[in-house]
Amino acid sequence: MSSSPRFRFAPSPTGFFHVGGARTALYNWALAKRLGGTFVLRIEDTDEARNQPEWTQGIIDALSWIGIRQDDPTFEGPYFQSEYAQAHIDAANRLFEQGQAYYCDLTGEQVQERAKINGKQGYDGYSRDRGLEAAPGRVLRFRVPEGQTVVNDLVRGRVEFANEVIEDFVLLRGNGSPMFLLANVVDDITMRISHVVRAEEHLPNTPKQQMIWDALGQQSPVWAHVPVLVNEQRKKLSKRRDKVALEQFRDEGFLSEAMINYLMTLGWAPAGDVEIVPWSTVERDFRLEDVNHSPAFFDLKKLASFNGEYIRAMSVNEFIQASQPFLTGDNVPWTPAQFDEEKFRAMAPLAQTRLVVMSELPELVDFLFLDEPIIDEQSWSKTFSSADAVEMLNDAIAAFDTGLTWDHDSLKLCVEVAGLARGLKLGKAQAPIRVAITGRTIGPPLFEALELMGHDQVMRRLRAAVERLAGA
RNA sequence: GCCCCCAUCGUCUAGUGGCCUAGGACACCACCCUUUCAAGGUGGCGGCACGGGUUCGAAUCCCGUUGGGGGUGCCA
Repeated sequence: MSSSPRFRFAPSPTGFFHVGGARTALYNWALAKRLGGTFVLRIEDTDEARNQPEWTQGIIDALSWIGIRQDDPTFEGPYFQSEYAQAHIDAANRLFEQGQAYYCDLTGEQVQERAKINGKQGYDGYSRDRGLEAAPGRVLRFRVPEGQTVVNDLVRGRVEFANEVIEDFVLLRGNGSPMFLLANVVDDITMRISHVVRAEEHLPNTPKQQMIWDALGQQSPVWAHVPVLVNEQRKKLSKRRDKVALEQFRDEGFLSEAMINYLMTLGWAPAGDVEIVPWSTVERDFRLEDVNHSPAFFDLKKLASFNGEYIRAMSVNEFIQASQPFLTGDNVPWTPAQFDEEKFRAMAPLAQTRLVVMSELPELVDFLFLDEPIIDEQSWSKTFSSADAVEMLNDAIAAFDTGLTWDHDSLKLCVEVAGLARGLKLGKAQAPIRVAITGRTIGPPLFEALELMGHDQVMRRLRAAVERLAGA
């Protein structure tokens, strides 16, 4: 009886992995790990019209990205709901034979009409005692008993539902296929699930499912309904309006550790005053009893902040490693031949503190690899609107060509002196050089970049800028 | 409409009757540092929805109000 707990995550494959689903999965995973239990993945693929086989791989990949790995002994599955259809139907037949379910030949429209006449919402139990047998077009409905159903929920406590407000819900469709409510319970029984941890939107389903567990002679599992994630309008996160695809966050350069950590702090907080904590802490301390009861806003800004923290927390080598996927491909303005690994490694620590997401990396370092910098017109016109700025370029060309030691300190001193001669502080004096070299007003530290690029390339760019100015 | 859930700074939260003059984080603002931008440092802004109880004492317990959310399918 007191065997190890079995949790489950039961997504339906609908195209991409929702961040809300990710959090639910993480909650289940943390618990399964800490309690020495099992995390069962069940793909609820019964809505055939909407399902695609490749989505399943997407779910497995997404789970793996957030640390829920198939090769971990805690992981079990995936199971496919569609393969258990017979068990669902057997269970339905059993309920029918036990008198706990009955067939009804009313169409959806007819049900609505009757509801209108009755002045009451929902199905009115019309066929309860008509003794109908199974036939095409007839749905099987659960016979909701009198009384009340009490759901004991680990996060919400005791929740009571009066059975009279629960209609005799459908178990089997007119075509004989099982509905979610039934299939879900039967699978949980089959897979010996002991803990159902899912989003709050399922709470109203729970009394119905608990009645099915009871009717099937099973002891219902431990329920836990965690609050939903909402957008700034405080509505449930929706695929249509909101950015919710885990894959998209991954591709934009959010670190999985940051995402995992952030997701865990939505509705729960680690002990003490720090919220950036390693997974080991989460696994050790996470408890459903401590989960908040209110919906949580999925705040992109805070996620970004977590991501920045995680990026900066990496060693330089780890950062270089993590950079690799963002240094090649279509999103990068340079060709593979132009890329210079050595220069990148030298620039990496300077780039590291300047990133919120990894995908911002190319624009920070592209000038190092391209023949010509990508000129941002606004930066250019703003910077070179003053005569001083133009002259600074000539000053720099002259000064850099005097055979000075080509390191960042000397270069800095050199520009400082030239600026002083024009009454410009270093901040002002370096601006035109920066734009001429990098094409932008903002970027990594300039003199370090100049040192890296070397005398010849720097001179070329400065002269090109002067020419461009003359032409304009 | 009906059912259910919820209610601490703008946001995420700590807080389980006295430690609360309510703590932290994000965001925002100011200052410092500074080679632009970041990062970092220091400081600031800002909250217990409201009304009744219970209690010597309430953010914490009870009731109501208001406000949010979820559900109400032959979707999952």
